[in-house]
Amino acid sequence: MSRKPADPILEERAQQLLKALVQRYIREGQPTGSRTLTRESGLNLSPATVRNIMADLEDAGYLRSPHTSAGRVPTDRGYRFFVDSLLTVNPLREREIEQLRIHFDRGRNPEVLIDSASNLLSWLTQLAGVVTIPRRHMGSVRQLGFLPLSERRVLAILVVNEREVQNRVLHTDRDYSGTELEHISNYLNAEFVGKDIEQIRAALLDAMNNDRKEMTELMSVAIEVARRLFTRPEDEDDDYVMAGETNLMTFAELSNIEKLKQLFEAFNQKREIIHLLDRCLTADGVQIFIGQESGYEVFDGLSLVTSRYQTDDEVLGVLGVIGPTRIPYDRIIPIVDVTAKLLGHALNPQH
Amino acid sequence: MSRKPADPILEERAQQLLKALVQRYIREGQPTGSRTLTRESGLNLSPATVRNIMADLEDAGYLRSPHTSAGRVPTDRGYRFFVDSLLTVNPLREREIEQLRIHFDRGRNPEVLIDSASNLLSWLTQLAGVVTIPRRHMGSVRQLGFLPLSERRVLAILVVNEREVQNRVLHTDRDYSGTELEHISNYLNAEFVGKDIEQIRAALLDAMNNDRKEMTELMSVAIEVARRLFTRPEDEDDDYVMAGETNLMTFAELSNIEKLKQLFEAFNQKREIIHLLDRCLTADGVQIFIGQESGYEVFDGLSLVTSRYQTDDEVLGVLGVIGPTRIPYDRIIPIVDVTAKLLGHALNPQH
DNA sequence: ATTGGCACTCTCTAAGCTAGAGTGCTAACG
DNA sequence: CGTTAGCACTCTAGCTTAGAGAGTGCCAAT
Repeated sequence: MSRKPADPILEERAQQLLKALVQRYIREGQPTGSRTLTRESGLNLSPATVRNIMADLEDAGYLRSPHTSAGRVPTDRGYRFFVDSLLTVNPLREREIEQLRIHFDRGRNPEVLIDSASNLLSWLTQLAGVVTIPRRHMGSVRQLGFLPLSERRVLAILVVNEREVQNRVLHTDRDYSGTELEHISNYLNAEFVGKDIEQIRAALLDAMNNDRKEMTELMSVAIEVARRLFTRPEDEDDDYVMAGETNLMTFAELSNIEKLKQLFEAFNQKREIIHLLDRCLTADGVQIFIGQESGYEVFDGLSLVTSRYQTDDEVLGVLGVIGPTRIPYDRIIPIVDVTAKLLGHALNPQH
Repeated sequence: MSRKPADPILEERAQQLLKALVQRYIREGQPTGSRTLTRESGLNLSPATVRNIMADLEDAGYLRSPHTSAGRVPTDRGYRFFVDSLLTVNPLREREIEQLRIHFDRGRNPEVLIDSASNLLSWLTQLAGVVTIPRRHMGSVRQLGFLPLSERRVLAILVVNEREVQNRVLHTDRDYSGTELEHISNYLNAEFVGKDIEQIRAALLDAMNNDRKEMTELMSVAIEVARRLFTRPEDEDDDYVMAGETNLMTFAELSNIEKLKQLFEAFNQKREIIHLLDRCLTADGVQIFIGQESGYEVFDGLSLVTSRYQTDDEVLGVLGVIGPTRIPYDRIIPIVDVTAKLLGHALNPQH
């Protein structure tokens, strides 16, 4: 077996050492030297040999030394390899899952459930928990209603899935009387109640492209109103709920106040975080961003462990946990996984 | 003029020195010694004399020395005296107020205005801005509506003051059909639209105490529903909007991470902050809490400058600024004052 | 009452030193 | 030829020392 220093495929021994080092660093938070690692790894090697291998791992970018005589710590790449190839997660026991399930009473409305999930994540992990607020594409419309507010402003009320109520103020091009609105609402209710939002969008598109000859005045007005109601306004950005941000303050990695400030400003700004979370929507299962992998500078030294949550029919959003790169992934991953499943299940529309 | 060391009434000279010291400390953030103060105060005294007076001020609790040879800094009490008796505020010029007014377009809805106010406060002062969300006692009801959601759950919609829409899910003791709800809503609309919430509450109380003989079944059901709609649910706590918390991170006073964490947790918890802000509802004009005066430990080293904001008819809430005790009160006070007035004005119901 | 003088106290900074930890290299070993 | 012991070297963290600077409190003189 010839050794190839720059080869991405690591020797068995090197992997074992990397694993031991990452595990120890996650536990202790301090650089590890060759002597300690020899003891820790279980391998029957001398410190000198371990030193050679560690030097190789450093060359390959998996480790680095804070300074000459401080032992070594994992790089982002080191964590990545650890997470991808060396990590064994213990799934939660049924009993523990049962404990969590208590917090997701299907009767509650979505906002409360999402809050719960976020708090739960932060509480279980002692890190920052984050849950995106779902923007539904599906969901069955139960009722539509309109109330005139003042000249040219109409309040539209949309009830989806029994528990979700959406208000939107529509600015109209002309006044609509109460009876007129009632007609419109009757028409739209007759047409759309019981259908999915997605279906409705399609139907609307269809109606608008169709020959308008066969429409009554009422219909075409109603369809125009509905179109505006079902178009997500551009300024309404996605949003998320976060809990336990302050947990991050205790980590030595963030003792730098300036860095901490930037992070919290990013949390408030929401833009970058949303964008990052959105990227997790595409893939199933637990996803992990380590350090600068995400491309955002504020995430230097931080990891994000996420999972989508979804009903039987539809992907709703993303939830996860933000903490320093030095977190016990084996414990965090199943927590995020299970929380996502429980939340998704609790948000399933009821029969 | 005999000197009485423990007398709360300070000599003219002592006051002048205290003023100079506080001003300098607010500007520089560093303890001031007798020599510097002699120069700064404009008084024609020797450092030795100033030292004597400073010792008196320390005995009286207005100043303290961080350590033997570090000069002196104001205590909370020192700030208090400064703010109450020594401070001269320069009201904003009309031009500056005009600049601020731009941010309070009366057309916008309350949430947006409150957000603006909070951001504006934080931006102008480079501190944390906070605005409580008004819970109206008054406000004219424009429309009531009901939608059945599922068995025993009814969505009530209440439109107040053109722009404010409140949803509430009422859990009822039995099912109500759509027509039944329509009747109830018709009755309540006829009865209440155009009236103040306060008036309605009174009317409801009256109706319930009255002899029920003369009521139809419909009326008494409607009144019961209305009662529940107009009773603020207990779990719905007061709330506030905060902006620029992260500004506080830059202050040396909060370089202690543990303290910072506690503060941010208090912000998230909201309970203590709300309670403190509520206390400001009682008095008119700008109010100031300095350091531990508020009674909350997290406010050690911090000041709160607040003012109520109100429409012509009604006190709506409180807004203000949180920062270290060492803030330029002369600048902050008029900013808070004017912002409160502008916000109150913008929230006035439109004829 | 005010002031100059003075001894004293305390902090802050820099410099120097040591112990400890860990490395990389080399030469010897099996 | 991979592995290992030995060793010189490097770097940090913590401790001590020393001096400068700032400011005080007190006392005696004005």
